[in-house]
Amino acid sequence: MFSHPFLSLLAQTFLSFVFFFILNSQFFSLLTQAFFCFVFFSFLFYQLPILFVMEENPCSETHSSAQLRDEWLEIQDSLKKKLITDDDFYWKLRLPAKKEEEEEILRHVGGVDLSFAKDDPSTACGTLVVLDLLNNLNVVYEDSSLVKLDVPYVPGFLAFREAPVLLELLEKMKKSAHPFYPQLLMVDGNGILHPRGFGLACHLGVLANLPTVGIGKNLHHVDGLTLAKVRQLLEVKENSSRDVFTLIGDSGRTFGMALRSTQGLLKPIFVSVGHRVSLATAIKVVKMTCRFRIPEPIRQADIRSKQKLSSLF
DNA sequence: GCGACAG
DNA sequence: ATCTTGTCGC
Repeated sequence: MFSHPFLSLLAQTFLSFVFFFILNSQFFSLLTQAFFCFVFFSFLFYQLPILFVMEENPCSETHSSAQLRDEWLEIQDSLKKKLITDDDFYWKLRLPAKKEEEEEILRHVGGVDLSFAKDDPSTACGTLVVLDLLNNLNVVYEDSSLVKLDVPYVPGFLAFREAPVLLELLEKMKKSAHPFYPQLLMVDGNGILHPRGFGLACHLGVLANLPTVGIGKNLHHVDGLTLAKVRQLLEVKENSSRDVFTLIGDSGRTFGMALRSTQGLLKPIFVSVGHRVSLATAIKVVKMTCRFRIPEPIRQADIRSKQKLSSLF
């Protein structure tokens, strides 16, 4: 009835005053007194056990967080049914040969990122940028939103912390029918390179119904994939002078690719499929947008969200 | 039992 | 994610 235990306690105190006032009054019949008696005691017996559980039972905290985890698992499971890991978009990935072809070419690539305040980890700035692939990767759209996050970061459940803010930024842009609404979105977090094959990039892609690519700056250890194995592969592949290699788990599943975005760079980035994009396409787009180690859409979103946050102190 | 665990 | 110094090189 009352969400906060202190509020319900106040309400009960107030009700007991009313209760005794009514009992001592001459103006109410016995039936009316009995009715208020019933209301008061039913309220008391309904609220007391709740108070007890919330304030004195130390297990309620762990129980609720375990419950939350189960809910999150179910949500990931149901959203995963809508996941598409093949190319599913109208645009083409090349330069327009004719003027009338321009509408069919991938041009507007979005990037999203969150930054956090140094002192208060619950204060964050989410930023969406859109870059023009056909015009020197210029930033043609930028929007940020400052938020208080109440959801903690739990490994494997990053989307529940970050996706709501980013979705809001996307929907705001879509509602205004902005001509630069991204045709593809790059996300600072993994796609199917995830314990259950459904990382932030997939989550965001399904909810926004947008082609997405997941970019990890660090390797999430999944299905036996470790940095040591990756480094081993890196050395082997170095001989064949390749800049990408496939990440295959112990089960034989392909999770994505490690990519040396800059020639000779030791630390790779980890590219995985988000939604409605194949791995081959994802790698092509990422390579097109890599000036430095981090692809420009994400790098710009990162830089600008940090600026927004520091300008606020 | 301990360590590992995107941002 | 966040803190932190100088240092090397274009």
